[in-house]
Amino acid sequence: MGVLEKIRKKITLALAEAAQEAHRAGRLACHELPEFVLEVPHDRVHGDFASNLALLLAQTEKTAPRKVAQTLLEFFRQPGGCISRTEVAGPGFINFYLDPAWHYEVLPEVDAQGEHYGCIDLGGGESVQVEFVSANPTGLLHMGNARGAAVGDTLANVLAAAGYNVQREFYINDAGNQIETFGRSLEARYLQLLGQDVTFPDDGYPGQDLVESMQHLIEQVKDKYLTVDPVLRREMLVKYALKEKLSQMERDLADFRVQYDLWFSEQTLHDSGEIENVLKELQASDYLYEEEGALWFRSTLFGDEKDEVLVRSNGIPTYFAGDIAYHRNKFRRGFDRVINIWGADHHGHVARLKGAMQALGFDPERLQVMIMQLVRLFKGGEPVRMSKRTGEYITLRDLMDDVGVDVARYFFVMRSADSHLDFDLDLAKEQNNENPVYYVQYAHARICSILKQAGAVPAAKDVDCSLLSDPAELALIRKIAELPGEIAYAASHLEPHRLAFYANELANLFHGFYTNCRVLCDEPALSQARLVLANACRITLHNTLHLVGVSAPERM
RNA sequence: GCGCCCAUAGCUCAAUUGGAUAGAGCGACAGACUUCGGAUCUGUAGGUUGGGGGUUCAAUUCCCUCUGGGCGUACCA
Repeated sequence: MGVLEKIRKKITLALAEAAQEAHRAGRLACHELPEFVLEVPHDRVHGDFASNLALLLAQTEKTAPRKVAQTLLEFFRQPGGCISRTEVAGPGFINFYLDPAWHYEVLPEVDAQGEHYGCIDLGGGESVQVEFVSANPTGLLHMGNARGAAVGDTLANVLAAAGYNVQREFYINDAGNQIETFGRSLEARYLQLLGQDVTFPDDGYPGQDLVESMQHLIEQVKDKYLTVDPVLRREMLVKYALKEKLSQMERDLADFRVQYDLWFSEQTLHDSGEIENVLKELQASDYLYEEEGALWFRSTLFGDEKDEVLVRSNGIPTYFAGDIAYHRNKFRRGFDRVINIWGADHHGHVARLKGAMQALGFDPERLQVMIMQLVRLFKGGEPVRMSKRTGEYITLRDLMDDVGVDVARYFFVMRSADSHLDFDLDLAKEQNNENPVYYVQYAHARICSILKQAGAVPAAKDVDCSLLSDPAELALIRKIAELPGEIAYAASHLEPHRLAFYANELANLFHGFYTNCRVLCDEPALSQARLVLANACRITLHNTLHLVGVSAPERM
C-alpha cells in the first residue's frame, strides 16, 4: 500500500471512531455508520481529502449537516499527527489538509520497489481468469478484436499488479456450424485453385486469407485431395487451415504483446463429453424442456426475452451449450472469478450465461462480463467501411504495420470500454504533439536524457528529499504517490482506461516540474534531490506504460 | 415493436460511482527559453452535460418521458 493510501485509511478509521465517540457521548444518535467516502476533492483548495460523512449523517440526525460536521471534528483524534488542519466547508464537507512531510516518504518507497512500484495486495492471491479476443478462427483479427486484445491484456496486467493470480485465456471456436461453413468455403477455394469450376457457397467466408491458406496447402499436397471423399476432404482442409490460422493469430497477438496462458478448444468440450454431461446436469433440474424436437433452456427465468435452444432438433448442440460447458469447466478448474471481455454485439448473451451458471449452482457474481462498444475506423475524416461479408476489413496486422503497437494499444486503452471508439488512423499515424502517446513517451525520454547527463542517480535514502518544496515538485510527488491507488481503482472497477489518463497526468506534471525546476542546478543537495524525484517519475511512468503494454523509450 | 449501450466545449474524450465552481488533449487566439530534449510550458476564448419532467441538502451520474445514433432480438456464433 502506498503512503497516501495508508493515510487515507487512517483518516477514514479515525473519522469512524469520532462518530462512535460522539455517539457514546450522547452527541450523535447514529447507531449505524453510513457508507461514507474519503475522497480527493476536485479542487485542491478543499484540502487533500474530503469526507461527506456529516452530510450523510445529517439525514438521520435531523440536524444541519455543518453542525454534525462540527460535532464530528470535536471528537476527531488525529492519527499520527499527519494532518495539519481540518475544516467544515460548503454544505457540510469535512476537509483535511495534510502535513506536507508525507511527501518525503514517497520517493524512498519508489526507489525501494523499483519495477514493482504501484503493485499492491488487493487481490490477496485470489485467482482470476480473463478470457478475451476469442475470435473465430475462420477469418483474420479485426479492429474489434484488436481493442479487445489491448483492453483485455491491460486489465489482466492491472489485476496482476493488484495482487490477483491472473490467467489469460483464448477460447477457440473450432466446432459447430461455422466450422462446417469454413470447410465448405475452403473446399471451394481448393477446387477453384485447381482449376475446377465450382461456385463459392452463399454463406461462405469470402476472405482472401482462405485462398492463401489453400495455396499453401496445394504447395504441399498438390491435387491429392481431389479424389478424396468430400466429407473427409473438408475435414482435412479444416484441420490444415485451422492450424495455420491459429498459429497466425497467436503470432499476431504476440507481436501485439499479448501472450496467453491457455488456448482452449471448444471441440475438446464435445470430445470429452462435457457438453453432454452439463446438459444432463441441467436436465436434472427444471431448467430444460423439449419442444419441436429441440432442447430448450428457460433463459426467460433470467431476464431473457425468449428461451434459448441448447440442442437443435438435428441433435447438434448449439454454441450456447458449449459456452455453458466451457464456463462450468472454468469454475471447476478453481478460478474464484471469471472475467469475459465481449464486444457489444454479444451483450445479449450475458443474462442467459449468468443464468445458466446460477442453474448449475455457481454464484453468477463470480462471472463478470465486460462489454466493449464497437470500433469505428476513420481515415481522412471519413468512416472506413468494413464488411465481414465481403471479407474486406482492416486487420490487426494492418494496424500494427500502419501505426505501430505503442500507438494502437494506447489508443484502445485510452477510452473507457463503454464508449464507442472512433479510431482516427490519420491521427494515430502523426508523429507529433497531436498524438497523445508521444506526450507520455517524451516525458520518459526526457528524464532518461537528464539522468544520463547526471551520470549517477543517488539513492533516495541518501538525499534530503525535504529540499523539494516547489509546488511543481510537490504536485509531481503527489501524482507519483497516487499510482497504487489508481491500480487499485482500475482493478476493482475493471477500468483499465484510467491508467492511460494517469500516465498523461503524470507526464503533464513532470513537464511542469521540468519547466519550473532545473534538475542539474548549482546547488548540489537540491540537484541530488531533484535527480531522485526525476528518477522516481521515470520509474512510475515506466511501470504505468508497461501495464498498458506501451514501450518506455529512452530516446525518441 | 421490445431489450441493452451511448449522447458532455468546434473535434476526440474524462469526471474518484450521488458531492463543492463539469475537466483534459487537439483545433483557435495570445504569450514563454542566450544552460538539463520545443514531441515542452503559461494564459485566453469555448457548456442550459441532446430536450422536458421527477427523486434530495446535493444529479453529467438515479427514475420517467421524448429525440437522435449503435448493437441485439436464429434450432448462427
